[in-house]
Amino acid sequence: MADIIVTPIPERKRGSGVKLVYDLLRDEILDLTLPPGSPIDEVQLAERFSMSRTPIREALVRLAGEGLIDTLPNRSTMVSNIDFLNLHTFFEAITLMYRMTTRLAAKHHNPGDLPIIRAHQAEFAKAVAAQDALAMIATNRDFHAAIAEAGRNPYFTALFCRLLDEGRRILRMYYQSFDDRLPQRYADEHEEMITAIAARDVDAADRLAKSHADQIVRQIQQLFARDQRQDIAL
Amino acid sequence: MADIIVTPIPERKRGSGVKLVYDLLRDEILDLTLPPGSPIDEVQLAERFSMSRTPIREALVRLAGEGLIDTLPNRSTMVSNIDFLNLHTFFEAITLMYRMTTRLAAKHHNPGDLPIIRAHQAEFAKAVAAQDALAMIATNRDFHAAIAEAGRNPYFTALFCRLLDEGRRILRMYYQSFDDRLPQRYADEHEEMITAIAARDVDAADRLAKSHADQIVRQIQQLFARDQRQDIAL
DNA sequence: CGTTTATTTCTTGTCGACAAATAAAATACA
DNA sequence: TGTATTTTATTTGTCGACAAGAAATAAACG
Repeated sequence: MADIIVTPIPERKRGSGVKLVYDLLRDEILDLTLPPGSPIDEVQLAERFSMSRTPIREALVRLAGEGLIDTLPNRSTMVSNIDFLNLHTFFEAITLMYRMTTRLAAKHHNPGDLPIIRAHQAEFAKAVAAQDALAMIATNRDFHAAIAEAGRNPYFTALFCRLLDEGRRILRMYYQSFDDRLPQRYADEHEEMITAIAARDVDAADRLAKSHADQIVRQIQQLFARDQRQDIAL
Repeated sequence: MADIIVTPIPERKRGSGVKLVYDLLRDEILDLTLPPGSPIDEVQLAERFSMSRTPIREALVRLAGEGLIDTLPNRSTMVSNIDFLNLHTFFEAITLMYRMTTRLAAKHHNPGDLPIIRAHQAEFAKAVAAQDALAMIATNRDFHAAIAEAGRNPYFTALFCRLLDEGRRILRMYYQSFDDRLPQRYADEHEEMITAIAARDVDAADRLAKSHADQIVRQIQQLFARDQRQDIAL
């Protein structure tokens, strides 16, 4: 008599399904695995994760709350678009948050914060050395998020992380189109920022954060300027 | 034969239930009708709105996403507490947002924006004249939200509105404990801000926003200093 | 052949019910 | 009487099913 084959790992803890779906979809959206405009189908996801639509739905509500997906009433829901026309507002906001969080980190960091920040910077340097674009983007985010945490202002940290995540989508396009030697420069700037924070030099931290932000903004703007030229019909 | 009595208004449009519950709970939380720590019971709400637990749940997930309620896994969910120990981070953030949004409004406002802002200011003045504390809080929020809208940076607007809403809870306590003549001063400062915005005077807008914010922060701090004295055991 | 109307299809929104997890109550035990 | 253990109760998390809405398709009509 043949043994009955059971599904390998159908076991899941009670409240874990939502977080699982949320985290995975979030990553896929930010990595552009699910590019803007991708349709999100509830039943399809329910089959994929072999669970009911209810927890899927809860994860989608959360993602919608963060603006990562758009829901048309009674109709489809899809990955939200990047508003290229208003990118300047994004740059404006993220530059300010770079400055504020770095300033506050210089002011309020505790002894335990610096090792964490340095660890993230080491990860970033490793990703740069390996020329791993996806890892660079992720570790860069974590590095700055750690600085924001050390600044001890949850409101700024929340906005900054949101902006960094939205930036992940934009940076993903950036690194998709060309790889140059700038990442090394970013790594060096990170080191300077750490030094300024460790020295509790608020003004230096602010200056470095601003130039770091300007640097990134300029790079992205150049990318889009180039793309726009390509878009012109001949 | 007696007519069968039907429930008066059981009709509700398909996707409207969630928004209904969300808006109402949100208002009750921000007005302190539901003070921090109040238990939120799903079945109770389901009965109150005569609908299933599913839409209630969705509304709660959204509120949790904004940090207005805290959810203990598998156990109760309740209105989130106000973190009085870290109020300074709140003041820091809202002061910066007052400044940024007012600056940006001075820079980017369109002809259509000023009438809207003035309308909200008129509502605020009316509430002040009527000594209606709740209306003052609500119209003050709307006034500053309108300025933020005119600044045309959705990231700042979103954070600012969130801070203003969180502030609604704090201000509610403020006006509960004592009414003085300061609201008139706030109304005057509002007028000055409108003038600066209309004149596109960024520096003046910034200065006024900063002093306005400082004014409010100082008032709240005085309230809490007073409360703290009362809290000391005799 | 083009336009309007009916039908089908597909997705979402809502429901009632059940199972799991935890707290509270009751019981057993020293 | 105090503590540990079992039982009950309450609340949440998940499920499958059904109905409403809107787009896509088919049909009717000029």
